[in-house]
Amino acid sequence: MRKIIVVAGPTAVGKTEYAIRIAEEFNGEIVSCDSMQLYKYMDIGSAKPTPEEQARVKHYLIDEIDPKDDFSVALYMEKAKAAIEHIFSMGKTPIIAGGTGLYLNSLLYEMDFGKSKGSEEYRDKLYKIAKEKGNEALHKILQGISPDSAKRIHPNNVKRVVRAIEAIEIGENQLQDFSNVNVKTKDYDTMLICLNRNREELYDRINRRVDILINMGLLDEVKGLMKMGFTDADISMKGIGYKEIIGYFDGKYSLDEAIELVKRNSRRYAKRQLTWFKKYQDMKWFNLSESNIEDVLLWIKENK
RNA sequence: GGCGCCAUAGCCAAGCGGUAAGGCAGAAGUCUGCAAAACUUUUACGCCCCAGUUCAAAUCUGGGUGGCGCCU
Repeated sequence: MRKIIVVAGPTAVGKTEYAIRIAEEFNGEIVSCDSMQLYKYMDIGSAKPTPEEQARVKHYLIDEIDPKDDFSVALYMEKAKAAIEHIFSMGKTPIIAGGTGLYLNSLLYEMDFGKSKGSEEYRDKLYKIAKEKGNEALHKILQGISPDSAKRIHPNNVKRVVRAIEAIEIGENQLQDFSNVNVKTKDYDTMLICLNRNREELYDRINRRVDILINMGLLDEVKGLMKMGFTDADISMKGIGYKEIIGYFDGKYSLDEAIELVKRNSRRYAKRQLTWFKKYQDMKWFNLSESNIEDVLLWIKENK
């Protein structure tokens, strides 16, 4: 069988509570699929499950890495799969909960990340080309070595263009094979659930939650992280709620502006998440504006 | 009461006689090693209302309405 239950959904929709209820009901343990809750010390801004919530059901892949560490999908896949195996070994059901689409993909599809990690120097060199000669110039290089990738990646998406060139040049000289894009993994039998709400209600919840996070002490948390030596150059600090508050402390904007930005960026993020989740064909959607936990539990029971 | 200024999309705003820039918010989307990232697309049969001048008006003229400022 090896059934795993995935609980996806945009930020602030209510995933944490639903995942816990599902885990409690079906003898499960939760594997977080969230690129920010992975980091230690970033508790408030990433809206981690509280200690009380984590006491109800065991959570994996939370507080896993240091905000200074480099991380990637490939690493996530490794850790998550190990956690899933561990849960299976105890005869329990893994519940994958979170909103990071790419990470989720790494568990649902056969993804071969190859071996190329890339080198800083080479990467910098490529970025320099883009900066000095323009995005188009860099894109032309990619066109030269892989017309196919070049067609798929927009010239302005420098980050991607760089990654594509680097993957080919530094890698096994082997272009990543995209033919397996939609090959679903045979490792598990997955049940996909996406929670959503009416747009207005979702945005309202997001706005309100940001205010709550501020009241919970987000400012102090960010101040503490800055004291620990983390800066906006660290990827972890590019998370929503962190980069804006750092900007406030650096005098880039007023507190009100920073809070507004956190809200706006969270709203946009939620929209991108929904766009991503819409791709999954076999996803079961629940509009929490119209249904509740009982509906979800019942549906799982009937389709298990 | 008098004088002056202003009125363009949800918001900010350019245009000053030739057929509505741009930004923000919003919407849609892309995605195989930084993904809470990066990137793409999109938003006014109409410029407060009425009349006039003109081949042509958001742009000029007159009148209204609304707002702002100053003066008595």
